[in-house]
Amino acid sequence: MRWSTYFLYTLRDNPSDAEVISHQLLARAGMIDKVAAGIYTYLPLGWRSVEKLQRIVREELNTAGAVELVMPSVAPAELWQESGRWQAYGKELLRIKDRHDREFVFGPTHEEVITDAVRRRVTSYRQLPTNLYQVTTKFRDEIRPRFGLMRGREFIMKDAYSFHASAESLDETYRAMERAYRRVFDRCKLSYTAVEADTGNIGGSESHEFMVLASTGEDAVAACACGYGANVEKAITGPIAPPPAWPAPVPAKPEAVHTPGASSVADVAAFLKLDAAHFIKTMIVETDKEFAVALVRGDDEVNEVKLKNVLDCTHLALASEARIEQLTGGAMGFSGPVGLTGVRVVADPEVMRLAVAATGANRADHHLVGVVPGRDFTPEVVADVRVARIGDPCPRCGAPLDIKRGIEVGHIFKLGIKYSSKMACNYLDEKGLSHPMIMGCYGLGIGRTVAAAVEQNHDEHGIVWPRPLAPFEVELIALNPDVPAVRDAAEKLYADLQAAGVEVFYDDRDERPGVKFNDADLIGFPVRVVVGKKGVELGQAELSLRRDRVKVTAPLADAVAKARELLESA
RNA sequence: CGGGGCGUAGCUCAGCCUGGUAGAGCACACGGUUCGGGACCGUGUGGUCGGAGGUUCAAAUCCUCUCGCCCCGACCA
Repeated sequence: MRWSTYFLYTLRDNPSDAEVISHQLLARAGMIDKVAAGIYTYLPLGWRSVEKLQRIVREELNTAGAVELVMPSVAPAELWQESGRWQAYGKELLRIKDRHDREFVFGPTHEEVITDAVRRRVTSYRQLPTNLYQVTTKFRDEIRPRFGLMRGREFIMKDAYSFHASAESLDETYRAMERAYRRVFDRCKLSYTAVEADTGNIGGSESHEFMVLASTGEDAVAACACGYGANVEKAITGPIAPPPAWPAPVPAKPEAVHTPGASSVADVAAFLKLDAAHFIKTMIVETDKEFAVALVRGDDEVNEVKLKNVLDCTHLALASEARIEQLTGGAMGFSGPVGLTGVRVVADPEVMRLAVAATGANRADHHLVGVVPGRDFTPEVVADVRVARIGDPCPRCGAPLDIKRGIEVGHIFKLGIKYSSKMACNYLDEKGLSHPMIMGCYGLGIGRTVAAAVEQNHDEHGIVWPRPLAPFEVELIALNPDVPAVRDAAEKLYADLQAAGVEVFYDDRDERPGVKFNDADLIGFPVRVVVGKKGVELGQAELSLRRDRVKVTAPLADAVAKARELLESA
C-alpha cells in the first residue's frame, strides 16, 4: 500500500479529549476517529488491526469447536421480556421503536436471541453440546463512556454461547474456551492474567476474566505468585493480622464515650487513642428488597459486589441520612450494631474475630468502646464482605497478595439454566425427560483488546505494535522520492517486498525526512526500511526494528531477506 | 444522576475577568530556498465565536435557557 493513495492522516497534537495513552496514540496515528461520546469510526489503518485480531479469534474459536454465525443488532423487545432482562437490564439497554411503535433493543449481548434460535431447533440430548459465536457490534448505553476504545458505548465484541445436557459437558467446553482465549492473547503477545470473577447481572456459577495488566486498567485484580488470581470484587483472603492489643481492661459491658464531631474512623481512633482496626465500621445500605447493615473492620472497606451477592439483590446503595436516623435512632456517622433491631446485619468474619472493639453508639457524637462481638451483638449473617487489600494473605498459600490494575479483555461464564429455564430452551434426555439446557457464554472485546495492546506496547515516540496486530508489517520510506535513483530503488523494494508476501506500507509522500520518521514511529509498524540518497549511492538500504530502533544496513539486493529476518524477531 | 471544567479556523489553543473592526501556532494553497529526525521566507484561503433568547447604541465577552464534549464520583459486563 502506498501512503499517497491511502487514507491515513496522522495528528501532531493529542486530541483534547483523549485521556489515556491508547486513545491518544490510536487517534494520533489516524486509526480511530470519534463520532460521538463512546462511538468511533475505525479508520482504514485501525480496521486492519481489528481485522487481524478478528482473524486470530476466529481461528482459535474454530479450533475449539465453536461455529460462527451472525445475529442481528436489533432484536424485538419480546425476547428480552421473556428473559426478564427488559426490566432488569436498566438504562444501559438502548431501546428503540420502529415506525409501527413496536419496541426493539439494540443488543448489548445476545443470550436471548441465541437461546431462541437454539430452542427452535435443538430438542434432543443427541444434538448437544453446541457452541455458537459471532463477532459483531454491540451497544451499551454506558453512563459514562471513557478512555477511547476501552469503554465505548458502541463496540465490537466476540461473543459465544454454548448449550449442554450436563454440567460435565459445560465444564469441558468452558475449559476449551479458556484455552482458546489463552491462545488468542498469547498470539497477540499480550501480558495478561486469568482471574476468578464475579458473574454480575449476567448470572451463573463460575466465571473467569482475562485481564491485560496495565496501569490504566479499570479493574483491580488480586494476584499471588502461587497462581491465585481474582478480581478484587471477588477476591478472598486468608485471615488478616489482628489489631494491636486493646490498651485497657475489657469492661463487662460497652461504655458510651462522648466523641464530639468525630465520625470518621480515623478521627475517632485518634480521639480515643485506638487503632483503626479496633473499630467496627457500620454501613447502612438500601437494596431493591430491604434495608440492611454491613459490618467490616475499621481499616477495611465494604465490598459492594460481595455484599450484593450476600443480600441477593441487584441494586444496592448507601441509605439516605433520614433513613439511617430512622433505622438506628441516631445520627449518620455514629451507627453501630449494638442494639440494632429490625434490619438484617451482615458481619464480615474479621469483625467477629475482634476480641473487643469500638463502634458507633447510634447516638449523635457518641461511640461505644469495649464492644465484644457475639456478646454485645449477634449478626444474622457472617459472610466475607470486605475488600481485599494489598499485602493480605493469599487464600491458598498465605503469601502476601499483590493488587494490580487490569483491562478486562475477555470474560467467560458458566451461565447454567438462567436463560434456558426462563425461555423454555429444553431438551429431552435418553429417558424422554425434559430439562433446560445448561449454558455457557464467552465474551472477548475486540476493540478493547486492540486498545490494551497499545497500552502495553508503546514508547514516547508512539505505538510499538506486536507483529500479529500491526496494521502492516513493514514501513518502507523513500527519503528523497524526487531523486530518480532513490525512487527507482524504493519502487523495486516495494514490489519485491510485496512479491515476497510481506505486508508493506510505502511512504512515498513528498515530505521531509523528519516528518516521515516521526510518522513511522507514531504508527509503529514492526520493521522500518529506509531508502535514501546516500544509501542508494552505496547500494544500501537501512533497516530497523520499531521496538529498539537500532539501525542496520543491508545491500539493496538483500533488503527483502533482511526485512523478513527482522520480522521474525519482531 | 451529583460535583467540576470546556465549546472561538481542519487540529491545539489565546482573547472573555474589565463589552467597541475575531487572533496565534500547526495544517492547507501558491512562489522561492531547503531535504537523514516534525525546515525557512513571502503571499494567500479559511471562523453563523455550539445553539436560542435577553440586557445594551454595541455581545466571543454580561444574564437566562439549551445542546454537545471532558474529568471526578455514583453506576455497570
